[in-house]
Amino acid sequence: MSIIKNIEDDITKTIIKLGYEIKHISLKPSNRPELGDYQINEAMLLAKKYGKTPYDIAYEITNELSKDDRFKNINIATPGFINISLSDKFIIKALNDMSDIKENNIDYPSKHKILIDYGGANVAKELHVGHLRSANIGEALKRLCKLLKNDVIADVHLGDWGLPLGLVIRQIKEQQPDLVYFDESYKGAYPVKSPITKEDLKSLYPLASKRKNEDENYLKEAQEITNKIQAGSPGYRALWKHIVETSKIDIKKIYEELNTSFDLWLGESDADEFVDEVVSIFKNKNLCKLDDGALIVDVKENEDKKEIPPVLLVKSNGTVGYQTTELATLYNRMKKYDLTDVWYLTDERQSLHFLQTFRAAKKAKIVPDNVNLEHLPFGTINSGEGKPFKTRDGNVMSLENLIDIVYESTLKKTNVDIVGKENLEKTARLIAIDSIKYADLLPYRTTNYVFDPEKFSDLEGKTAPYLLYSTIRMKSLLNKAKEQKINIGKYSVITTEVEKKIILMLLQLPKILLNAFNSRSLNDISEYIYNVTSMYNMFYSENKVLLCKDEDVKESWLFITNIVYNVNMLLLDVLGLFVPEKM
RNA sequence: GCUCACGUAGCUCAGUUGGAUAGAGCAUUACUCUCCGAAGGUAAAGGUCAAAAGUUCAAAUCUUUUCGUGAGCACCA
Repeated sequence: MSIIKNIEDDITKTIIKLGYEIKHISLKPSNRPELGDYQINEAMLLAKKYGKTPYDIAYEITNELSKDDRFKNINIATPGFINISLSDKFIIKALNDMSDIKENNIDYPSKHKILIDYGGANVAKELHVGHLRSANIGEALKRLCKLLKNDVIADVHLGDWGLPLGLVIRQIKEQQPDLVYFDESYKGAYPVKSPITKEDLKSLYPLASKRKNEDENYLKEAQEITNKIQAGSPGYRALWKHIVETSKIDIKKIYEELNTSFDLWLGESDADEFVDEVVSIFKNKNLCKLDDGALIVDVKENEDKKEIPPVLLVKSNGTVGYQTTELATLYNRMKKYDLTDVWYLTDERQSLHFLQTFRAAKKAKIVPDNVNLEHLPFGTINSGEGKPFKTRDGNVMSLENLIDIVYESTLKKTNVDIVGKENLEKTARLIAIDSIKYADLLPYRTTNYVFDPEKFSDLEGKTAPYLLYSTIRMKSLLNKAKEQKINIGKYSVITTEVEKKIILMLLQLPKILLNAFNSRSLNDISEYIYNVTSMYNMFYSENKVLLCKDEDVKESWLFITNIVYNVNMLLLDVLGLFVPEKM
């Protein structure tokens, strides 16, 4: 158990002993630091229930707490705020205990087995800035879950089965109508080599997307092609496979660059084999009906305030759409893995879709009632005018493009004398990616934020370069100490106020992590690393560690540096940021 | 039209299980390398928390109304 939780538990017990019913008190860092390290607000909540004044209850509590030598400077402020500080002796012990972060400074939630569905790349389209959030948040959540000792499976769930593929192939047909894939009478084997390159793919979808809006027939043909792919028409299927494979290579490369990895590289197409089974489950349980030629599942509930449209299980032309694919995917997942949770990261525009499919899945018992299906929507990345970047207008900045822009400004700033000529570009690239990722993780998950390449290129202030630079500097300091054979055995003395502030902040770590886990948002962690780092930087600039004459103080300073360094490394890894050796 | 989300400093965002004097970064203006890495540090200035009413010891946070912005509303995904 963490140090902070241990104290809270003890205080809670003390209050219960006094005869008050209370679940768990929370030590909140005081927003009036001159009055104490922490504030306890529970006295005011208890007052009404027990018909006493808040002050009287606070008095009783403080009276007990003052017997505990871990605390000092206990006082009450009207109407019943309890202010409390930790004794120096305790703080010193706490920091020493933090050497074992995972044992003494992290609290673990009950164990889950979670499948996280993120990434959301579509093989027909180039990855664009809108794909950033899913990858970044999903990847960081995965890492956080692992740190908190959960089992996690990450699935990229590629979009490889819908109309976009049909559109791309329709466009190929336009440009290369003589390809053997389009010859329905052809019986031989299809070429092994793909007729399309990844460069072709970049232009195909935007062109097709434009055409589809102008030409109704074109769209119709694309839909027919989509149906043929799904029905298994050999030529289209072969071409489809080429596209998927070509695109996958490219997508994998970008995800790798983004430090994002998946356990499963399944796509919507992999659910196809379960579609019939799923449809018959609904049929057998009498959960669907024909409507306008389509097979639909009614998922309305009495408490609904709004009209919830039915799930479209089979379209009137006999094919299935993404809701059915989603259900089939879920069906397979539940069969294969013993999951407690399935989390979906998509932007908030899809929330109705997930509400519908989750209801349908539970209704048909494809998913047991006790399994937690969660849609974790994230805000859209907007342009300055407040409009989301559309994926279909073909006119969006690609992810590669964005990385390049940020890379250019990072490269200018990277000092060749420090990183060495051979590492210059590689380091700048890492920092650029980190900058983008950190800027993306900083706002709350559901916040729509304004996309501005300039913002991602900022290298000062609350940015990844700041965190990386500071962390690397800590490492450098620790290395110098090692070279001088200085032992950093223990923390024995608090010499400055900043140190105390840093330690109090470090004590908050378990709360930050649990909070992030519960809210499924990384902004708390992102903010926390910045706060710890900037507090440490203040310490760093005020105290010349290695020049300190007092050996105990020097050792203590190195000790605190080491802990902050370790915490930073741990959290930067959770966020999925690379830390270069030098920068 | 119906439903949902949002509106906090010039800009971009935190803070929303109700707590004391609403925070940060950028931009602006000063200062700070004879000393462990200045991509660093210090400070100033910047606010009727969209508006109004209500709930209570206490409201940016909860409720209602108004205004503004965005999103969703089955055969696209």
